[in-house]
Amino acid sequence: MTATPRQRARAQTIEDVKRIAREQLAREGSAALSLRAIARELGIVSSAVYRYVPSRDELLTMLIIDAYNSLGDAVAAAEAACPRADLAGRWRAIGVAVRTWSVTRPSEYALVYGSPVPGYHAPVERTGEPGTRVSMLVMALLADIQRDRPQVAVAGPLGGDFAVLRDFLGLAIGDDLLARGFLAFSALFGVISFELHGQYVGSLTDYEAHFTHQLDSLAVLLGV
Amino acid sequence: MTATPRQRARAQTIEDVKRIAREQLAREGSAALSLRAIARELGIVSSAVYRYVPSRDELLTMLIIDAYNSLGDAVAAAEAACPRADLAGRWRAIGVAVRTWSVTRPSEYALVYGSPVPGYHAPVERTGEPGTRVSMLVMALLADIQRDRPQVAVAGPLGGDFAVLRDFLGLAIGDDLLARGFLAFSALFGVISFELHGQYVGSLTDYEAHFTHQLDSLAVLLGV
DNA sequence: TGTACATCAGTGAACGCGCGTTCACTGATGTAC
DNA sequence: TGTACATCAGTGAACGCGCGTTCACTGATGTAC
Repeated sequence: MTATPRQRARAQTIEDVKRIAREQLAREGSAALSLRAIARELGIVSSAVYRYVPSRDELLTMLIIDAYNSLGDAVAAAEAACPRADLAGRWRAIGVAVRTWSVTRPSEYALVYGSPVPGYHAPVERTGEPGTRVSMLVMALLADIQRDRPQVAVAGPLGGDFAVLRDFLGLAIGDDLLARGFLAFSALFGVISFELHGQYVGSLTDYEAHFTHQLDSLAVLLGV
Repeated sequence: MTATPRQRARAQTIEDVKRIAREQLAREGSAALSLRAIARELGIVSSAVYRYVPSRDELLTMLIIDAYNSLGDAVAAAEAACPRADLAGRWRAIGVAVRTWSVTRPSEYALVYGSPVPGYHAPVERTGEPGTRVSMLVMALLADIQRDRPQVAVAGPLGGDFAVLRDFLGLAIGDDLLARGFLAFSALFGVISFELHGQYVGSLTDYEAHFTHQLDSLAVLLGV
């Protein structure tokens, strides 16, 4: 556990590389992420970056995993602070935490929920699990909402998808509530994406008030 | 109206430039849009592209306006085919048309509803109007839904935003219905974005069935 | 109908820039005896 | 405690690539008299 000075310096530099990369992302977008620019800002020669990061693609993967985990940590902490029985409070805590994180770090939001980075394919075996942390919290909430309520089935291929998913998750959530959960989850990110991409410019001014209102509408949709 | 051969050839080449640009967008994403690559594919020298397009940014602006208009045309046609009195049908027609257009042309969807293109700022005075065509159709629908129903106010800053918007549009839509409309509209695009960005991979297989189901849920939210 | 001129498409070279990645190397820091 | 060796950070040059944009130009197509 106790690292040598060299190991500590090395870990610090890797953090610096990622921090500068994040700043670059914020300024220019993910397509413009450049190892040479990072080296320049770090004050080292461009080839030296390869001591710390194997390649540009690998750096992107690291940043994506970090972003998912950062969001996951923030949301999990907010949700965990609510009494388990306060279902509406838990939904609101999740929503507010997602939005707060997103407007604070819009470039990282774009990295994971925006258009894919051209020429880059995320390795699902490494980004998959961190990428589902928020939805897992929602799923657990749905299971708590479902408890003591009758499950309502949905016919057709959607019901089939939901049956498989229910098996996989091992959570008792009826089709109808699952569908409502998917809609609430998608709408949550839809509202945030529109806010971040300027789609509300000219019609709304108080984005937070709007978001809170819609979050409550979605709570009604979920029956809490 | 009758163009000279030269004018026709010129118009044709401009269309070719935009077509190749769209193909490039589909392959590589907007950040990789390259005038040199377009020239290569057209079989002309790189500087000759400047006969047809003043700059890379200008080409992007043209593509964005085209995309908004293409989507607007598709949605307007689908909506116009419904009887005016069939409010639910009009909502479904709008939703289905948006999704069909989006999954058919995902790169153009990304161009207008995805993360902003790095280093490019769309000139709002030219992209603004085409960019609101779909939401204008929804607003007109909301006004028809509102007719003969009591308007419900929303307190706070959101109500203030809505009052201004109502004045601007000149449409009688109550706060509550406006809020529901914003949520339905945002959710519509949220679901499509999640589908296009692979956020449903591993949980859903039949995206169309899912979309249709959620579109109906949103119709209920709108009260039709 | 024929000629002189203007318009325009496309050429080819160049400017100045940036990028990811490799490779042999120097010199400092750590480790084992 | 001192020495020999291994490890590692960082250098500097190079490869091969791509980009947007400008500019003086050639030659074909159109137009006016």
